[in-house]
Amino acid sequence: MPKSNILTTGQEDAFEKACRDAGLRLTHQRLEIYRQLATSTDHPSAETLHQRLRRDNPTLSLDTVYRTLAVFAHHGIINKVETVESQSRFEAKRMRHHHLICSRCKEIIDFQWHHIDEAPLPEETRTWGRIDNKNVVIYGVCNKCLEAKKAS
Amino acid sequence: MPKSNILTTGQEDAFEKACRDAGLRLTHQRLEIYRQLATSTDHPSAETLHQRLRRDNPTLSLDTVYRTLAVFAHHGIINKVETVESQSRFEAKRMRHHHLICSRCKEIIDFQWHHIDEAPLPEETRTWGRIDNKNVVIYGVCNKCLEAKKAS
DNA sequence: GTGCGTGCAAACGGTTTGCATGCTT
DNA sequence: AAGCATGCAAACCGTTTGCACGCAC
Repeated sequence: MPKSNILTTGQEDAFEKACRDAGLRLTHQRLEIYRQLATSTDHPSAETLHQRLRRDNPTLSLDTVYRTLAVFAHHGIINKVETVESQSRFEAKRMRHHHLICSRCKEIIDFQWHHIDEAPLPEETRTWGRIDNKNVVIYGVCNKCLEAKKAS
Repeated sequence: MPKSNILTTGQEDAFEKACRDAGLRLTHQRLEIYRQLATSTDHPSAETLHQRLRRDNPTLSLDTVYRTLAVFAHHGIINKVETVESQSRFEAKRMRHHHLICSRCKEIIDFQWHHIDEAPLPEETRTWGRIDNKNVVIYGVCNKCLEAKKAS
């Protein structure tokens, strides 16, 4: 888990290109928000993101975070994550992956499952329409929370 | 797709037993809400459910629907569905299945994928904690919406 | 009769929006 | 210079909660 929110030059260039292609102005706020999200592994909510960003960008407002995330998601630069909770959670686009979600602490972590990525979809889904993406969501309780529960 | 919201005796008995086991009183409202949800194939939101129920139960309040759905979900009688939208969607517990969601009309439909149900989970998920359930969520645009878009 | 469940209305919390100003292009 | 992006504050909307009454047990 990287502590610093520093992107490689390649990632940064790719982001700038994505903005240009989408006709988005490259503002300081957008870059910071993207950086923070791209270096977060925990799929933060808008509010969490805002709190983290505030440390270095004290004037950044929460609604800019919301607006920016909506714009990024609309242009496919980031993803909103499927969840059962009321707060939306976000992630920067990255390698194909799936999610493990802890019902207790709400932590979301990624995992790979190539077997599923390559498995042919069942017939009934293929006649349904256009498929954009396919994700496995696993709910459960993580080890940390199982321990915590045992203790209490 | 059943048009009437009539449960078989077996389903109704199972529901009553589930309530008794959970220590829930069997009220008219709860039965109606469960019936409506169990005979809906479209994973309605609380509000949609309320509108449908109002036709036959004009005094039923929206907050009772919310409270009832929360209680049912808490006791595992129904499920909240993983979604990217802000409104929660619900379904009665039924056979193992997965979801196709149309990003345009928000319709959610079930599909079976035994191949995934039986596939062993990747190692990293097995060491993560306790797994309660595993769902595939597919996003895309359904045929009806593709047609509608073409027309416009 | 006891106390859980309901209806009502008001509060809540996450998210969105209108407007004036600022900054990218 | 032109107009998209931001910050602020107020509105919004789905959901939750406090309270008094009613109904299942």
